[in-house]
Amino acid sequence: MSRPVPSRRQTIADDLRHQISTGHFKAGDRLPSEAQLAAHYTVSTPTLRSALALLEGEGLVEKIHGSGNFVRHALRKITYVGGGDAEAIAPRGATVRTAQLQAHGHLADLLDVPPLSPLTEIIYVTHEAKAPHSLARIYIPGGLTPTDSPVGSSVPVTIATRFVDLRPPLAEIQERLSARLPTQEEAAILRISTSLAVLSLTRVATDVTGRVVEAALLVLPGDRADALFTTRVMAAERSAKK
Amino acid sequence: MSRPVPSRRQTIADDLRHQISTGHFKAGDRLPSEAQLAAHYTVSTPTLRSALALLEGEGLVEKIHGSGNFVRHALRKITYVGGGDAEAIAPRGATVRTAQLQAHGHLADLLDVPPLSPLTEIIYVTHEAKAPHSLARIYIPGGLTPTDSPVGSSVPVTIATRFVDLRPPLAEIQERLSARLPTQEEAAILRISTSLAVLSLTRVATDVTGRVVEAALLVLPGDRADALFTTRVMAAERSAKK
DNA sequence: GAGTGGTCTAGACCACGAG
DNA sequence: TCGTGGTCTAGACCACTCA
Repeated sequence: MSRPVPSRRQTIADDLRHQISTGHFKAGDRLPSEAQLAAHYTVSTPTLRSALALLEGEGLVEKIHGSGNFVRHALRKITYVGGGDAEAIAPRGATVRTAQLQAHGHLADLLDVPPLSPLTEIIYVTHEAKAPHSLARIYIPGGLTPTDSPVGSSVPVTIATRFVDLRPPLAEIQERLSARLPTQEEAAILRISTSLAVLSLTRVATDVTGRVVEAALLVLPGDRADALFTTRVMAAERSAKK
Repeated sequence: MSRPVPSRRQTIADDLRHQISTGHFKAGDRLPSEAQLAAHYTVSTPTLRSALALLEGEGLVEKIHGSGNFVRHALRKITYVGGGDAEAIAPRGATVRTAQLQAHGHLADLLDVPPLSPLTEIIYVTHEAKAPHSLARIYIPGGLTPTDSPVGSSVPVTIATRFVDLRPPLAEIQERLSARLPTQEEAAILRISTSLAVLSLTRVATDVTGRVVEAALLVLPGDRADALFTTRVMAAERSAKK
């Protein structure tokens, strides 16, 4: 029940947060240099930097080495809609990279294929207003990729629409979510701090024959994305439960 | 494309991580004091502490002020199953606290009731092997709480079972997930670092009349919990989509 | 090259926990 | 009380960006 002692770090972070929220510092603005801020608050640079680290972890500030600390643009929340209706995550702009590779341990498990099986990797980085918004790595077992697939297309389809006319019909989509900090690589791609939590989503789609049609690894910045799942409870289901 | 320069912090964190994973330091063990570790790696204490902070953020180490740094117990992954089948989160041990309060801004919105409406708050903290595992805050609109409800019961029911025999049948469950860092309060309750990401889940259950029956705010430590959603695609649904 | 952030040092002093 | 972690200082030196 201890009242947390307000540390200088917290006090400074609170003040800066307030100045950002009141528009004293606007989105895109560069903050004063760390040395100036440290002088202003009469603290040492490490202390001031630790205050900035808090704001970074909240997604309010982006540090750019050699340039300064910038107020991040207001975050329009993106909602990932689960259950196959992934239209909501449709990219306004996206960079794509595709590659052919062989399944290794973890991927082979996910796709339920033997190790070293060929598969296609598609990497999407969706953008919104110049800022990266989500990172998706999609894996499709070799032999399943139709030649008229969006691979290489300049206007990638939304993630789920590919399934609409799937030959063996799609039967099940499993989505597993967890929260974690990004890897250094993910943080770099999404241009977020390594201390900003991300929503990690692993989606596995299976057709009626039980074969895995696609595995997707999505990484969404926690400050500007969430995931929504809606379950309609049928009367039949309800009584069926013991 | 810069190869990240291995900092001392990273190097030390990697080494300690390795020593933990190889069992050199076992679960529950106390690590040498920070001063000793700093001497061993010939770095200053702040540097060593920043290395420990990385391990904290991964859930490998728990700091206890005045006592030392301890290796956290191996994490059995808990899977929260979405869609109303929340049995998987059934507590082995749970502390419960209930209160009557009035809906304020955010809660009133969630529950779709007027501000200041009475409601019941139930707080669960599930445990597993002495370690807190999840934090759930459940809100039920006043007038809906049956007197034979589990409030005050010493063996709380699992979160979803209450709905099985609901008078106006349950119609829909909406679950919204996001990733973030815990508040100081949440970190204290769950005994995790404030730099360990948590999965934040907001669940709203609605009955067939459109009335909100329950709103639940769950907080799950990212290192030992994930959420799973399974969607079965019906043939009818598939063709219905344009 | 000037200015910025990134990392690290070698301490000091305070707060907490257990005996 | 003593050993532990928590916070902070006042620098140093390096790496990056941009004019």
